[in-house]
Amino acid sequence: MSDLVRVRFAPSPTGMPHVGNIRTALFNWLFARHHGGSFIVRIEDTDVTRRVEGAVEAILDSLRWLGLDWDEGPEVGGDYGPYLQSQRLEIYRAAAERLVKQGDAYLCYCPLERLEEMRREQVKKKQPPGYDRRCRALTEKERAELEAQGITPVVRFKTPLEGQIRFQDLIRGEVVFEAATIDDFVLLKSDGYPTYHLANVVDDHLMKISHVLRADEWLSSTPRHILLYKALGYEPPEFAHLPMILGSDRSKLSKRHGATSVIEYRDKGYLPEAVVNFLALLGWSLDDKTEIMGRDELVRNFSIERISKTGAIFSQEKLGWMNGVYMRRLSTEELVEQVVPFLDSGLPQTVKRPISRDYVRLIVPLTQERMRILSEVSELADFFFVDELDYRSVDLYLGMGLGADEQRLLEVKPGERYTGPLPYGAEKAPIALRTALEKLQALPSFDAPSLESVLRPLAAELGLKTGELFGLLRVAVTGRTAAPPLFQTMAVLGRERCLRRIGAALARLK
RNA sequence: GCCCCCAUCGUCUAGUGGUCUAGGACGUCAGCCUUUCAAGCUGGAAACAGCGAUUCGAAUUCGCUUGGGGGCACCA
Repeated sequence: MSDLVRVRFAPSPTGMPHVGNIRTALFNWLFARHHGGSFIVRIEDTDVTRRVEGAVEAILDSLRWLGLDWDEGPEVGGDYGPYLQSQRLEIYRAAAERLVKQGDAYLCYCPLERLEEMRREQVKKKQPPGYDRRCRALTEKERAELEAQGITPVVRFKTPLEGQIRFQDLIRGEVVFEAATIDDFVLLKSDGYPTYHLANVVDDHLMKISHVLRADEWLSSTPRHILLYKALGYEPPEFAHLPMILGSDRSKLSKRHGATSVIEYRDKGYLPEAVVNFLALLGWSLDDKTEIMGRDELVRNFSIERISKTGAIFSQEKLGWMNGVYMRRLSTEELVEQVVPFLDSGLPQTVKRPISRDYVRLIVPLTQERMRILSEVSELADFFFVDELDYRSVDLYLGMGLGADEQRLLEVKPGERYTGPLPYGAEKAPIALRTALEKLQALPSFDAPSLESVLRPLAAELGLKTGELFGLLRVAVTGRTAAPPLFQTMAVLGRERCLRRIGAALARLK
């Protein structure tokens, strides 16, 4: 079947690309690539009112970012174009006309107000909402009268009044619908644009789409499509309805659940490989243990048979973990490349630009295993760049192991001086800093092993635990109680800056 | 209200009648490592929605119930 596989991703440009849509794109792409088939992108821009400026670009950017290349579609063209539905209106008009001529569709003159009113009534009476088919059997005379009123009609499909519509879904098996539960849906709107149903069926046929992999929310409109294929004399493609991606409350993933656009994930510093891997595992799995898989591995192993039926909650937590895994796998050079733009945008304005790549190259190994996403780098490493450290003086004692209870008692604001009771051994802090200062001044070479060789013995000399001394110095030198390993950090900062900072810490304690 | 879909740890999932006292991963808890934080390692808690039926035997098959989701536009 390999050369027959033609699948498509058909987004509508009504906003930023949703992760659910992109997951659909990914599955289609994986399926196409696995079978050596074609992956086609078609823009379904048939709703003029919902059109959003820049949405098409954002969608294509997302695909490119994730490495989902398309064989036919915008920018690359293809034999079945154009790939923007707004440029194919004549095709849909002709199809609708043909259906009317055949007696499978009819013109409907009902005004919007009537339809709305009718729907309200139906809902009130707990009836299933749907068009009441008033215009289905209009006489020539009635039609002429309505036409004379200058009403632009829509074209509606003449849904069979009885019988069943059944089809085989590749994921769900046989699905059956009663024709009677489907109303006469609109094919062509009064503005001349087709509805999704018409355009989708016509294009999937014309573009020789072999498999339609789309989200579960389309399952209930599939019988309409089957009906249309039949009426138009087309062979329907295979259908596979993908489980949906849900928010934490199990409803359709939306804005209120957090970031829903792939662009946001890119901008927050997720790696495309991680996002692809994570998305692939939302509704698909290889086996009982394999989780980390690159694009090639996914392509090699992907199959519809292993797609699950259940909706999957989008877990921010797990994505974060996975991103960390991919982040730790990068080489220093690769990570430097990725991280520089985030430092550039995330570091305070006072830090002079451009950011030195050579300097970043020294820092990256110290932060690599502490990052989950790229944008965290600025917060994690700002003390490597900033001149003045901003921290609470009490943190110096916290570094020495001041207990949590005592901490709560103190509650010292930034800049304020701590005057409360000192933890055991804390009176040694100024002495420790002063001694360290002297030793470091005299140190011949300011590298990590040398630093360790003088500071570790110093703790014993002062009667402090190593953790207490190192913690104190850590806060003095980085301004925080949690930071990368002390000696390496100091080596990167350099002697001059370390001495200055320890001096500043000393001043705080006086 | 009607139609359709779904149902294994909190989450993503493995499991296609016996190898399941249900496996892995995230998260969580404990311990180890350790100069802090991470990372890493080890271990723990944690699930077959319920009820019937089929069968020697059911997480796996069938039915019902319950629960959840989706759809019901001149939106896609």
